[in-house]
Amino acid sequence: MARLLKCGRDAPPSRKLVAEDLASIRLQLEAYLRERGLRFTEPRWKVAESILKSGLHLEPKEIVSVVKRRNPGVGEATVYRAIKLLCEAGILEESHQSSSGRTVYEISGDDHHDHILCTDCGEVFEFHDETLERIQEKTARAQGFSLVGHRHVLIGKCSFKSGKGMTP
Amino acid sequence: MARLLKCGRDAPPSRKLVAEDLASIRLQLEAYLRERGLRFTEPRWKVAESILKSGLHLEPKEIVSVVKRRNPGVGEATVYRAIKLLCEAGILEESHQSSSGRTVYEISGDDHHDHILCTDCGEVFEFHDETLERIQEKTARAQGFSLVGHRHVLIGKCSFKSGKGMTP
DNA sequence: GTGCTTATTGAGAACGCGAATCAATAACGA
DNA sequence: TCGTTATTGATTCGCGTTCTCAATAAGCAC
Repeated sequence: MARLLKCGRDAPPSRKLVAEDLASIRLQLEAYLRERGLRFTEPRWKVAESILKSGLHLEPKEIVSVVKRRNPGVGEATVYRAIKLLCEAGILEESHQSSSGRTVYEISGDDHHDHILCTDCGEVFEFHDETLERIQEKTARAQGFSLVGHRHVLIGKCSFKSGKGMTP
Repeated sequence: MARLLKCGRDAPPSRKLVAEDLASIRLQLEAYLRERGLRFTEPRWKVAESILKSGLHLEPKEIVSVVKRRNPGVGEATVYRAIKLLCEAGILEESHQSSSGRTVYEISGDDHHDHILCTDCGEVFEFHDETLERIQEKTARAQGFSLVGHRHVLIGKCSFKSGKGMTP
């Protein structure tokens, strides 16, 4: 029923990528750009690559620093523009709002999932529960709403606290 | 089971207040301030009063304008400071994040509820579903989390669109 | 009530984040 | 290779919120 995608003491990637994923995402981006008369540029791909290789849930500022670490020449504005573009291209998506209210991004996948934030280790985990989804739908309908989406974040303490009483 | 607190074509108050509520909340605020060595001041009470009387779900900027309409002398910084204080005192609470990412505040009550945002009329409605709550708890526990809270916002279209095909 | 201490105030400056501006640069089709 | 024009990076801008600070006023002792 409920399914937790990643959990553990080390940072859980939002999506684990291998070389061929990178290649196919590059093709996806090229195709998206071409059909809109936009250009495939090095800075754009640097941004995409940095995010894809990190595989983490990231806030805009974190993406900027991840990109700049390996590509000092890339401007901040370019990173922001690329994030927007990658979302439109379906490569990136808005995951949830961090506790400080900023949008967290993650690599798009086929699966729908919601998130649990751990207040102790600060990490983001993913879960999916079909029953929960159905009840949301039912609740909305019962109130005369047609549901178009939801934002659902659970906040708790995971049992994988860094080092504390956990067998590896 | 599911229970929708307010819905309709006119703005739903997050909590309907009568004069004696105001008086008891004033006592609550005075008590909170006194036990911390803080001072009960006119500007602070003006802010509280304005929010309490409006009874709405409000963003910070909206609170500022609500307060300033009747109390032009009160400074913006004071309003922001008072919002924080009223939250700490348990008089106000963070309701949810608006679509633009800003925190929406509402008057604290005894009931726990989540929110549905209507993408058509822009209004915020409240609902409570015990089953939903239980499943959240169960899901978290099943994953080794102890749940400390959640942010749950449904997004949909209500059937009370301003004027369109609705009998009053 | 008077006076004293000190929390609080309002105006404005400062801040952080993200988006807009713009001249220089580089993609990409002809 | 050239020319057009989308893109870039540095900078400025805008908004919302917080900080600074001298002036004010709350609350206590008398």
